[in-house]
Formats: sequence, structure tokens, C-alpha cells
Amino acid sequence: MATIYDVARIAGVSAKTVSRVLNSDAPVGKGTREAVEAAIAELGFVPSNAARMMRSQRSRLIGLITGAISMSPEPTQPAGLPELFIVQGIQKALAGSGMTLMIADTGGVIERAAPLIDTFVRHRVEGLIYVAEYHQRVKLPALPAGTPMVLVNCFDDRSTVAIVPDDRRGQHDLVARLVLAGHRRIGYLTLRTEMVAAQLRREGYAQALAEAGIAYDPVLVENCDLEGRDGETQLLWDAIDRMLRLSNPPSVLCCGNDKMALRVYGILRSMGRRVPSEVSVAGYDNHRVIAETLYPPLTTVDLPYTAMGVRAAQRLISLISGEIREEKGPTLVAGPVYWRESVTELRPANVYQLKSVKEE
Amino acid sequence: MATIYDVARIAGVSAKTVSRVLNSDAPVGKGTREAVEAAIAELGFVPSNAARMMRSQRSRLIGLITGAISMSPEPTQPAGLPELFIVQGIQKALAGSGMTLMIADTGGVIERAAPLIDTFVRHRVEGLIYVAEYHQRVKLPALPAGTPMVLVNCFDDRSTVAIVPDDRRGQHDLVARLVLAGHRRIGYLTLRTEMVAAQLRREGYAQALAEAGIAYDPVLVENCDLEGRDGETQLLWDAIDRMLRLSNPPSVLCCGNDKMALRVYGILRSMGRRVPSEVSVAGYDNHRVIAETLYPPLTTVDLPYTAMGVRAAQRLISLISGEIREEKGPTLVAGPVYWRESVTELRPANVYQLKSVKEE
DNA sequence: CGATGACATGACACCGGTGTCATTATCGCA
DNA sequence: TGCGATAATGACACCGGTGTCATGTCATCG
Repeated sequence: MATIYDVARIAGVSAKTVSRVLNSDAPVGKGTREAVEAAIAELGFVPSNAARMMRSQRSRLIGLITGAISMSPEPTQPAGLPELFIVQGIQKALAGSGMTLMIADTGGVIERAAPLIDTFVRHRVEGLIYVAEYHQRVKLPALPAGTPMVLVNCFDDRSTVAIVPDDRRGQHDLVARLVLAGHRRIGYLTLRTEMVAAQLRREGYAQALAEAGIAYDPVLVENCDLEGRDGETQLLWDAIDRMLRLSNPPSVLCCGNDKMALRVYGILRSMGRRVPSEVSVAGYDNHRVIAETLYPPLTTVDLPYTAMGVRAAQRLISLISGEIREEKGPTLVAGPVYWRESVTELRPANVYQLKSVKEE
Repeated sequence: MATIYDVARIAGVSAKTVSRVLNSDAPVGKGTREAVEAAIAELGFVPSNAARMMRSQRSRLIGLITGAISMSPEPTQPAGLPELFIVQGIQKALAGSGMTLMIADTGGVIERAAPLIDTFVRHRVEGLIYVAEYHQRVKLPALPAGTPMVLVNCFDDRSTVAIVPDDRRGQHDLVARLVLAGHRRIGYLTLRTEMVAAQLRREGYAQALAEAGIAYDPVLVENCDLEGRDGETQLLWDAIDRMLRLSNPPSVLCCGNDKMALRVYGILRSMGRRVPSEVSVAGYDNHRVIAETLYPPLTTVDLPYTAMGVRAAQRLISLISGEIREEKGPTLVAGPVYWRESVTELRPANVYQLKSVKEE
């Protein structure tokens, strides 16, 4: 591969002048510039980042660690692929910054993060982003002092800068919207309770009910998540069957996520119940492949992954440039409710607090 | 950040000796080694890749360009996210090779590949992989001579090494299996015909019918893909409605992909047709979120993305190490049929060529 | 007991750019 | 006309590792 000296020789100038042409950081004579550019084209010269980086002590690199890409099918994989939108958001926000993003993947195994971090440090990244597959607490190895890091979709005990979804608010907004549509018996098929999101969303559910003056009824809430193990469909079936047989059955079933909602569609169909005319269904995540493709399309809450990614990249850039904006706790990002045809409006949405016939 | 000279000073040895400890490429005295290791730990020293790369002229980097990660929702996005399994396969195959994978993303816009390739060349990657979002023909800017490249899920006119799915064989195998299950009227809702995969799959469909001695009936084949534009559901509905009203209706509907199958499930349900007892449904892609979660689970053909990724990485490694295994045309990788409950066995699978009652 | 070679270590140049400083030519303006 | 400012360019060191070669120390062997 040609070097800057080859170019200099061909163009009949010094290496430093070639450098000036490359970086336009000092005036260069027109004729000289053209000669240099011709030589560069002739040789197909591309400057070496390694050499440049050594001298300038700036890598212009940002490291991104994620388990999202290769999420191996075997281990616990709660969400799926859409957390990639986080990566997309990061890229979008980084596009004009002159930074190059290096992406590495843990394959879903957090322990593999350590060697990846090491690789990044060897490359002297100026900042690091860690993206988790689903909202969780993480424990990452310490970085060399001075390298800023941003956590996305997760948080740690060391109060590292973190960007997480506002699960409480999301579920709250969805339930509040259901109430607005006239629903008062709201079934809730939850994710397994160890998940951070499950806890927060349940709080949002309860809070929305409380605000609407609806009593929290434990028979309408059930944990049906077996993380894809066999028997999940059975568990869901039984829970739904039980709820629908109640003297006071739910008019809508909120599902822990869209994937569960997809299952619920199938189960309800098999039971001979129509969606949404007999039972409404709502999800969570706005997993587009599912939510938009399902028939009827699914009402759900957006997990604002792209926005979180953008936010994370912006925070990192400001950290790198030395702004020390101190913040307490993780940054919460809320996503909107996507209202689609899987939920009936039991009464006109604008008539608030008016009881509809179908209610008890 | 500490340098090798800092370490040398603390340990009371020369820089070269520290280098020897780091690379274990020459014998070092036990005591010396320990002193160096202690100094490294004390300083938190991590060697700079840039410096190492400059001297050794080897980057140990492989560049991966994909549009799969950020596939912006707006433009034509035929598949979805699962082509990421290609990336997963590549990572798996590269894991033990000592190579570091740099991933860059075009955001689905092929034109953005050029600057990314440039960035990679600046980093002096030893090889490049380009992953397309769906099976297609591509035209990429030329690389500096000597940098090997492998195309995955796509191919070009310059006979660059390419790994593509065997769509013809996949569809053929599925249809052959349907025939084996006793189906003889096989509806086919195709992808839009400009797509490479659509053409190949239709050939596979026709070939399988021919082999079974079943006449190709054009009324059973219809293009229903509007790439997510409005009216798609309507189009599908009409096509299905028309086919099912035939005096000789299909007993199974093959869909262009799993996403279409998901729609078809909803439509059939709305029509009051049960899957699979009244109409069987099959997809293509083995898009797991859909195929495994749907109720009943979907019979489909696997797009062997992981295997393609592994294959691509292996080819690239062998190209880098200088093996010149010449091959004509793209490497085809076939995926298995996943037989699930969305298709009825009209007769025992082992009784071949025996007509079942339900057939005409 | 001296030659031989493995072991252990250091001095120094070099990879390919860029920062610093020096040098010369050109120019605007007092 | 003289002088400081600016343009245009080059010489040279330096970034942080590693390849090459030289040197010194022992242990082994004929």
C-alpha cells in the first residue's frame, strides 16, 4: 500500500505538504495541490489511520458493545432483535460527528464483554457504549480512567451514565388510554417478575388503575412468561380461559410484550373468541414485525429504542468533549402508545368518565 | 495512557523486554517477567494497536458492511432483521481466528457503502465482507487490489466470491414435502417478481410440481406483495378469497415469506377458515419470531443465514491466507424445511403416491 | 579447559503519518 | 522604501510499539 512518501515523491513535494493537502489545515498552492491530488489518485493512496492516530493521539473511534446482534437462540432471549434500533439511533446521532463506530458483539453472553472492552481499549476508543438486550442491571469490568461510557437499556451500581426506557410510564399510559376507551376490567398477562421491566410496568398498570378509581383486582393479573419453554402456550391458555370464565371477565388483555400478544391472538382464535369484538388485546414493545403485521394490527406501547440510541450517542459525545453535566440516576425515555385496531373503543374517546353499557 | 516505556522504566528493563513479555515471542527470565507483569498491572497498561499495527503491517481486522442493522423503516425493507444471523454466523466462525471484526452499517442505503469501505481501507482491514439485507444483485465500488472481499446474500457482475441462499431448492423441497403430505392443489402467494428470490422460488415450485406430475395451474399463483404499502391486506384477501372459491380450491397456501403468512393467518381467521384443518399455510424464511410464535406454529423453509455467515467467514479467511481456490459462480447454501402444525398431513407421509379421499 | 550454543537482554532503527519550527517569497501599508 | 504579516513549503523529531542485530552469561561438551 502506497505511503505518503510515495505520493510526495511522485508529486515532487515534501511529505508534510501532502499531509496538508489531505487535511487542508494550512494553505497549499493551487498547482501543488493539483499535483498532489493527481499523485494520490495515481497511486490509489489512502492514509493509514494507525499512523495518523499515533501522532495525533486521537482515534476518533467509539466502541459499541451489544448482545443484540448475535443473540444466540439458546439462552434466555427475552426480547428478540428490535433492540437493534438502539444501534440504529446511535449511528444516526453519530453520523455527522466524524467519529467511526466500532461494533462488537457479545453473543448474548455478558462475560464476553471483558475481552471486547480490552480490544476497544487497545484501539484507544474515545468512548464506549454498552447496549443490553433488555432492560436490566449489569456489572461491567472497570474501564481505564478517562474513557467515558454510556449504558443503554441497562444500568449499574456505579452510577455510570445510563439511558433506559420508562417502562412504568409506558404501561401507565397504555392502561390510562384503555380506561379512556371505556375498559374497566383490564387483564394483565405479565412477563416473569424477575425482569426489571415487569416490575416497573406492573407499577404503571396499578398506578393508572388507581388514578381512574378502579380497584386493583389480583385475579386479572397473572405471570404467564416461561421464556419460550414448552408449556408456555398451555399456561397462557389456562390463564386466559380462567379470566374469561369469570363472572366479571376482562374486556381487554394486556400482554407482557408483543410476542405474547401474538400467541394470545392464536389462542383466542382457537377458543373461538374474536379480536377485538369479543376480547381486546394490547401488547408492549411495538415490535413492528408483529404489531403491524398482525391482523388486526396490535395496540401496543413503543419501546423508544431509536430515541434511546440517539440520546446515548449525544450524551457520549458531550462526555468526550468534556462536559460534566452531572445527573442523578438513569435517564428515562418514554415511548408513545400506538393505538391500533386490536382494542375496541367501548365509548367515544372524548367522552371521559361516562360509563358505557358494556361495563358492570 | 501508559506506554511500554513507562512499564519498562517501572520494571527496570528495556522496552523490548516488555514487548517480549507481551508477545511471548522470545524467552524472558522468570523474575523479569514477574516484574514486568507487576508494572503492567500497576499502570493498567494496554498496548496500542495502532503502534503495533504500524510496525507489523498487519491489522488483524476484518471489515463487515451491512445494511441489516439499521434498516430504516421507511424504504423498501423486504425482509426484516433476521439477516443478522448472517452476522452472527460470521462472528462465530471468526471467533478463534484472532481477527477483530469491525462492523459498519449503511442504514440500508447502498450508496453509503463507499465511504464505509474507505474507512475500512484506512484501517487497513485484511478482508471485507458485504452482507445484503435480501438476496440481490449489487454493484460495489472497487477495492484496492489485494484486499479480498466476500459477498453474502448477494452477488455482482465481477464474479466476486459470493454466498447466497438456494432459493430454488428451498421452495422445491417445501413443495415436494407438501406433495408428500398429500397436497396436490398448492396455492402460491408470491413476492414481487423483481426480487431475485421470487424468481428462483417460483422455479423451485414449478419444478417440484413437475416432478410430482402435477400440472402447473396459473390460477393458483398470484403476486400479492406490495412491500408493506397500504392495500396489501386487501390484495391478499382478494387473492385468497378468489382461490378458495374455485371449484377446485388449494388445500394449502404457500406464502412468499413468513410475514405474509402471518397476515394470511389473520385473513383466514377473519374469513372463518381454520388453520390448518380447513386450509394449510406455509411460509418461507423461518423467521423465528413469527414461525415459532404463531399459533399453530408455521411450516416454513429455513433461510440458512447462520450457515451462510459461517461459510463466508471461512472463505474470507482462506482468501486472506492466500488460497486461490477458484470457483465458478456464487456458492449456494440450502436450508431445511421446518415442518410444523400449520400444514395437515392429508395422508401418512410414508405412503407415497396414494391418493387420499380429500383429493379431487 | 576452551569452543559452542541456548538463554536473556538491550540498543537502535523503523513503520507512516503529523506537530513544531524554520525558511523564503510575496504583499499590503505606513 | 522599509517592515511586519501572510502564504507556501520543507526539515526533523516524535507517537508507541516491534524487527534486527549485538552483547553478555552460563551450561554443556569434546
